[in-house]
Formats: sequence, structure tokens, C-alpha cells
Amino acid sequence: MEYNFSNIEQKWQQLWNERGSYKVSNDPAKPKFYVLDMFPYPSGAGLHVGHPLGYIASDIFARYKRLKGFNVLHPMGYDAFGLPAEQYAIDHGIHPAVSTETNINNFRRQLDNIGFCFDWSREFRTSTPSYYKWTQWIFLQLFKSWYDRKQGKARAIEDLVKILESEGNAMHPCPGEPRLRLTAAEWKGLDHRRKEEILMGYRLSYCGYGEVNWCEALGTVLANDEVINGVSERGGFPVVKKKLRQWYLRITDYADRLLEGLEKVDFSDAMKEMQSNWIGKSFGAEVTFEVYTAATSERAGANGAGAGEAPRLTVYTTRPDTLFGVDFMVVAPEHDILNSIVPADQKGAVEEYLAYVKSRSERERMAEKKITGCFTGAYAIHPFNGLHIPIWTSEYVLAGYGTGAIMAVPCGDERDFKFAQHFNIPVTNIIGDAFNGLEANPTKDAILENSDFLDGLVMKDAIVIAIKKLEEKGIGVRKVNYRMRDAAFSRQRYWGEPFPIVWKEGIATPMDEKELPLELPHIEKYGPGPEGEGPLANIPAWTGRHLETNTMPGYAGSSWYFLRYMDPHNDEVFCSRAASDYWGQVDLYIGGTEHAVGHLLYSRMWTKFLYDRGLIGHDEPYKRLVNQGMIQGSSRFVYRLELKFIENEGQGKTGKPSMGQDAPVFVSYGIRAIEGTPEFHELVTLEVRNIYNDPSIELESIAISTLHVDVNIVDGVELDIAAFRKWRAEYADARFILEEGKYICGVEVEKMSKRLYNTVNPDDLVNKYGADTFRMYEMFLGPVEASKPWDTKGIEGVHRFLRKLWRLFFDEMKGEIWTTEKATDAELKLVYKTIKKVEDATERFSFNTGVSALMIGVNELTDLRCHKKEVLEKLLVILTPYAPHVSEELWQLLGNEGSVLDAAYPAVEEKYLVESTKNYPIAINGKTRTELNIALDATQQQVEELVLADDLVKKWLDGKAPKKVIYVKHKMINVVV
RNA sequence: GCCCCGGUGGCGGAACUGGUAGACGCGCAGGACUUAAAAUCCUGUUUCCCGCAACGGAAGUACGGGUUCGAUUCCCGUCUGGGGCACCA
Repeated sequence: MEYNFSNIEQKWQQLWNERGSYKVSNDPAKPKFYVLDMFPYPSGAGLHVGHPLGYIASDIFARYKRLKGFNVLHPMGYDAFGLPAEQYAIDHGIHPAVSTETNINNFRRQLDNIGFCFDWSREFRTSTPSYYKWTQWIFLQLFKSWYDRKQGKARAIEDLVKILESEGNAMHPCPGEPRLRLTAAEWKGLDHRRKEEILMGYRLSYCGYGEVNWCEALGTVLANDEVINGVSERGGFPVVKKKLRQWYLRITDYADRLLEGLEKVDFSDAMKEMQSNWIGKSFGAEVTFEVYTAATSERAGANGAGAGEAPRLTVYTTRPDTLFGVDFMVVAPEHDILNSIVPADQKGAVEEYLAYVKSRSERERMAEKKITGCFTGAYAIHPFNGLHIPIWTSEYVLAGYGTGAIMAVPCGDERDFKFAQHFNIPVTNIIGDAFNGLEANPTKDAILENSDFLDGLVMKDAIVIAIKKLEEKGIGVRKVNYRMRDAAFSRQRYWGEPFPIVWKEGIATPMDEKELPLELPHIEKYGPGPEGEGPLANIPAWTGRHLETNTMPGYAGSSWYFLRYMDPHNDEVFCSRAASDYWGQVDLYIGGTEHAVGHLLYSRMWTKFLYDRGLIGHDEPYKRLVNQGMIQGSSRFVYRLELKFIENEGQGKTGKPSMGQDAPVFVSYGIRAIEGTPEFHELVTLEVRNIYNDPSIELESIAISTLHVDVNIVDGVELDIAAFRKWRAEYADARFILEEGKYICGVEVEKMSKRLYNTVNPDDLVNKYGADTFRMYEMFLGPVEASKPWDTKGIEGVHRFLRKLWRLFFDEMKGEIWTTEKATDAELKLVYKTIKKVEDATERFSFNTGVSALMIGVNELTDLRCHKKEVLEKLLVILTPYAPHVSEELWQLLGNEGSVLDAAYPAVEEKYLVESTKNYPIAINGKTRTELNIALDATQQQVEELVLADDLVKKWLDGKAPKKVIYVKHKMINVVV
């Protein structure tokens, strides 16, 4: 009886399915454990071997927890709204609902192949009305809420209205209009429109104006991804910034709690750091400078009015201590002040510069090494020494951060310094020797000079004093700033959740909750609407109802989906309190780091919001987060020759090969490497003459094109030439210049992508080796968290392991060989040692060493010729999370009742593992020289005597007395000479 | 540019908190079984030096420094690969 994985796997998948083995109920009697994968966006390309990595890890952990007696929730669903489906619709005219359905079915089939323990009865898609009804509902709750900073939580907007009516907004300034001050009487005196406008400034989801990437030629808004070097990825049309009405989430109100919450969760330090960098809390001051400009008087003169009020410039700085090192100011190119301070003689230059900046994406502006900028012609007046400080504008200052303006201190800030150097702006040194004139020094520990009332102070102490002085003068204020901005929550797209908002005379009005869901209408035309509006603006029935034409972004549905799995079929509420109280936080969340700042912050914010409003009982969604690494593709390349033949008139021939002249010729990697040398030219000429059997051929030039080739027709680096000829019709007659009889391909590690022909389909591997082998191999590849290139080569080793395991139970010749004999101590010791290692590895998420421990266990049992049920069935239980099919089959064949899925995880009996001595490595001066077996309870003195009596140690000591003997119990012994 | 992570044999990786570097697997080489192949099993496999051999020596975890009795692990600097940077999901 041999290991027939494909029969076994089919049989058990079917049986488990029929029995509902993975169905889980909300059973308060059992301890719960919630294991969640970041749900997939079902792309048309299907699964490649990189996708299941995290799913396999979570599946192993979920199964492990189940064996440990937990009620495990392990669901799966689809994040089904998104741009690619819509783009596909535009290109192919297939409705996103249709292509999404097809993709999901394909995903499901591929997932089923691998034998996951998902409870599919809880599946949902974010794009179905029964789901997005609740996304819309939560959006409305956000719309109807504001953030009370005094209480530190979200409250109903009605509460705010009551406060405004009774006491005005003195205690609760409006985040949308920070300078607005209202008494109760003033509030009551406002008209409806103005009241709504002010309330909008408080709402947690609100409407405002923001800049987007606008492509006039495509008539659409583009994602940053779709913009490359200032032009659209598709078509290469110019892209500019455009202001459009947008919806936002006021996530900045949650900035502090999102930061503090990180202390309560088990995320990697790297992840926490990324999130807190994103939030970017900084402490500093806003400082307002008077501005001197000729423009004011020009304008005043033109208006015939007086000098008018002088414009002012407010900057944000984290280093008010460097106030006397300011050599210039820089404002963002979008800064409003540029409308009023640029004098006539600088206008041309500034406008030219602004036009240049407009074409550049934010990313490019940040990444660019090139230093650009333009003097505005205006000056800020230093509040303490009255110096005139030139005001520049430059793209390195971003409008969205702080006040969009900075005071530049070149001796202390690297970017400021480079800017000063580039434009020959003299640098003031306020830190003496700490500044060497060659590069900025951002220290806070230097002693200030040339700094008036700050002279002689250490910089970090001067910060407080400077702020105090600024506040006294009324020109500055202490300010906490966040790098994080409110989250843009609308898209000018079709394939997303419609906003349940009706525009009544320009006022955004929430729909009645009873009318939800507001269903996405079916459309035939996916193109953008007029004026950059979304496709919904093309539907008269939609615009006729004055419905919002934007849709929600991809992250809307994913910001709360982990709650829906707890109660997926509830029509009354997004998730019952009973369900969310039982399942609580996601105990283990697995997904890629690419979601570090987007999805994870949004879902954390939504959770906090729902908690604030009493809708759920916990305010952090994920207890523990594990980031699986990215499986990269290992691309293979072939090198096609682009030959130019010399016309050869003298012989009455063209010199061109007479046959197969269109057949492409490829050179092997090693030959390509000498491209450009005379040897290369000679070699290729010779080979081409051979190939075409025409000795008169002369080549004028040889160029090489590097082309991706499907990794599946390359064995290691050697191209399968026959398969290559079949791969593409145009390569059917391909010729090759080989090295040592082989065609060697180039190799590069890249993202795994269909476009690069480096994808490996899990289906093929499951067919060939079985799901159990595939699962174990993915884990064996390396740590789950690590990124690594895929290589199918080692899969045979894991497959051999499973066959070797099988042979502990069955022999090809003798058949059944397992017995019910009593196990020996040695055998029990071995299996307990294995259990301990595997359990420990599983807990630590070190599945690669878990697999390794299982391999060692099987190897050693084989060496002991141990075929005893008592031992083997323990092994099967610990193997179950990794290889459930073969474990279940063997479990049954051993005559066990019930499924191995519900067996109890074997407890380690420590008494079999106790050791009394250890082989200690003995090092002389830190270099291991020998080993000694010493009792574990030996004292320092006993150890010293034993070690110094050893012949080898004596030899190394060479008669000298040791300085010290270091004895670390359980570890090693080091003799210092 | 900024932020985060990584770099160990021919390859994937192991060494959990500083304590025998290279577990386990792949590949490769040699051997056994076989008419042959597959499957399976056995032996070897970081590099260099010496040697019949050794449980002989030296070097060695990207590179250069440092801390320590002892560093793949901690610190500083350099190089290099990957991920993210707000409308891909």
C-alpha cells in the first residue's frame, strides 16, 4: 500500500465538506480563538504561490489551536470592490460584477485545492448589497458623529448641537475652522446653510475640497500608481493637480489614540514604528512673521487705498531654538500667500516655477535629488533682530504638512543647507564649532551663539525658552503637529460603495437608514462623468435624485470586515453585540506589510469609533499581527540577437542568409556577458554562419534584447529548448548559440507577476505533489515573515518526508507494519522531544523549523525501526496542522475513532526528557577546543577541576595558569589564559 | 529623498534572551540494490593548509571599526537587496 496523496486528499476534502467539519458556532462554553487572514482582492491573474503563504501559516495556527481545545473562528471572504475590475471593464466591456464573480470562483477553486480549514458558511464579499449596506450604515454613523476632545471620544452630532445652543463653541473649537469662535447666541442666529457648514467642520466623515491627479486627456482622476513622471501610465498624457470636492475621514482626531493604542497590541516593532512615523506626532511652534513686499504697495496703489494690512507668514517649526539661524523662508508652491506677496518683477519667474511644479507628483517632489526653487521677491521680517529674510518657494516644502511654510536653518537642517548651497544663500552659524560649514548638523546638544537672548543655552533647553518668548510677544504658539492628514474617502469611480448622501440645495443630507442599502446601479458606460465626476454622474436617474456621485475607496469595506465574520448573516445590525463580545479581538491577524499604514490604521480607527459609540466592546481590532513576507518571483531571461547583415554584392548574393532569415537567434547567458568584445563578434559571426550554413555572412552590428521567459520552462537556469519553441509561435524556429551544449538563462529577483512570466501556479504543484507536500514546502522555505524568491527545487525533499512517514506505517512489500506493541522509553523520549520542538516552533510561528523537527522525528523513528501505534499516533496529531490529509488518513487506518482534527494535542511528559549530564564545549580564549561530559549540577569549583585536569586543556595551557574559568550552566565553559 | 526590514556554504535556511556557526532540506559527488531505470538506502559535502588519519591547524556569518572572557547576535560607519510613502489592493 503506497502513499496515494491525490486519492487521500480528494477523499478527505469531500468528507470534511460533507460533515461540515470546519463549521464553527458562537459557543460561549468554549474558549474562543480568532484567526484572520487579510482577505484577498480577487484579481484576474488568480493565485500564484506567493498568495497562500500567509493562509497556510494561519491555517496551521488555527488547526493547532483547535487541537488545543479552542473554538476557532477562521473565516475567509473577498475584498471585491476596486480599481482593477473597473479598469478591466473599461478595457473589455465586461461588468465588474461579472469579472469579479469569475475571479472569485477561480480563487475559491484554487484555495480549496490546498485544504484550508476556512468556515465558508461565513463568507461574504464587500461588493454585495447585504454587506455594503452596513459599510454605508457605519459611514452614516461617522457622518452623524463628532470628536469631543475633552472626553476623548466620538459623540453624536446632536450632542454637539445642544452644546452649541447652550454655550457656543468656546470649549469645542471646530476642527474644520480652527479660528471660528461662536457664542450660543451667535450660533442660534445663523441660517440653516451656515449651521450645516459649521457642523460639517466637526463631522467624522465630511466633505471638503482636495487635490487629485487630473488627466485631461483621459478625463479622469488617476491614482498615484497610474502616474509616472508626470504623465499617465496609460497613454502617456499629461497629469496635473486639480481641486475637487472630496469626502474625508477625520482620522486626525484619532491620531493620539492610534498612537497610544500601539502600546496595547502585539505588532512587530517595525510595524509600530511605521505607523507612528506615519502619524508623525511632533512638538514645536507656529511662528508668524511680518512680511515686507513691494507687492503690497503696488496693489494698494492700484486700488487707490492705503497700505492695507501687511501680509503675514506663519511657519511651523520643531526647532524654535534655531530662530536666529534662519537665513531664508520657504513656502510650498501651493501656498496662498504667493497670490499676494510676489512683486511685479518676480511674477514671471514665480509663475514659470509654479507651472513646472504643477506637473509633478507629490512622490516625485519628495524623491527628487535635484534642487529647485524660486525667490518670491518678498521678505519676512525677523521679530527679534528685524533682519529681512528672503522668502522662497520650493517643491521640497509640502502644502499638506504643518502650515505649508518653513523657516530654513541651513546650519542645522540638511535639506535647508543643500538649498542654501545651491542658490548661494549665505549661511548663519549659531552653533559654533558644531557646524563645520560643509554639512548641516541637526544636533540638539550644541550651545547657541549669535542668538540674542538664547546665547549660551543648550539647544534643547532653548526650545522652551524660545516658545515662551514668542508667546509673550504674541507672534508664536506652542503647537503639536501631525504628519498624518485626514483620509481621502471618495473616489471618482464606479466600482465602489455609493455614498448614502443626498444633496439638498447644496447641503449634504444623510439618507434614512431604513433605505439602506443604496444599491450601486448597473451601468453600461464606465467612463468618467463630466467635470471629473465619477461614472455615476452619467446616470440621469442617479443625478436626478441628487445622490452623491462619488463612491467609497477600496479600504471602506475592509475597515470593519473582521466584525462581520462574527455574525455574517445578520440583517438587523452590522454585528450583534453578543457576537462581537464573544469573539472580541482578532487574536491573530496575518497579512503583508504593504498594508502597514493604510488598511491597518483605517480599521483601527473604525474600531475605536464603533467602540466610542458603544457598538462594540473593544477598541483595538487586532491583538497580534504577523506580517508574512513577500514571495518574489525569480525571473529568467533569454537574449535575442538583433543582427544587421552586411550586403555582399560582389558575390551576387545579398549576404543575408537564404533560409530561416526571420528565425530569432538567442545567445546563452555566458556568451552575452562578453557582448561588445571582438571575441563576441567573431563568435557570433561564426555561429550565425553555421546556423544558416552560409560562410559568406558578415555582420555589421549585433545588438541584444533581453526578454523574460516563462520560468516554468526553465530547469534551474537551463532553458528547455523544445518547450521554448512551443511556448510562442514566433519561437518555433528559434536558433540558439549555446555554451557547453546548454542554453543558460539570466536570473533576476523581481515581484511575482504574470507580466514578468515568473509566476508559479500552486495548482500545478498540488497536482504533482499533493496539498500536504505543498503546504509543508511553503512553510519549509523559510520564516513566514521573510521575503524570499520562490524556487520549486526543494519540494521533492518535503514529498520524500511524507513518503518516509508513510513507510513507518506501511511497507511496499509487507503491507501494514504498524503494531500495538508497548513503546520503549527511548521511543517515548524521541516522540516527546519532537512534540516539544514542534509545539514550540508552532507557538513561535517558526513553521520552517517545525517542519524540520518533524523531519528529524521521522528520520529517527525510522532509524529505531519504530512502528508502534502508541508513538505514531502522537506524531500524527502534531503533524495534523501541517499536513491534515495524510494525518487524517493514517489516523483512521490506525483504527482511531473520530477525526484527527478534533484529537487532543499530546502533552509532553517531561520525565522522559530529563538529562543529568551535558556535553559541554570547552573553549580556550573563546575558541572551542574540546568537549567534556559534566554533570548538570556540578559546581564552579568541580567544573574548574575537571576542565583543568583534561589533557587537551593542559596542552593548550602549555603550563601557564588560567586567569579565569567561565562556566555558564547549560551553555559552555571558557578558559581564559 | 524620507521611513521600515534584510545580507550566513553551490542554493533555501538553522543557531529563540551574546555561549560548539552551517540543524533540516535541496543540489552535487561516490557507493549499494536493479538487466536497466524509477523508488529506496549508505557515505561525503564552508574554504584553505598539513597529513595515512585524527576528536591537527588557520580563516570564516556583505565590508571596515568598536564593546566583551566570548559577537551571526550589541554599538558606530560603509556598501547592497527588498517593502512603504496617503487614489493599487
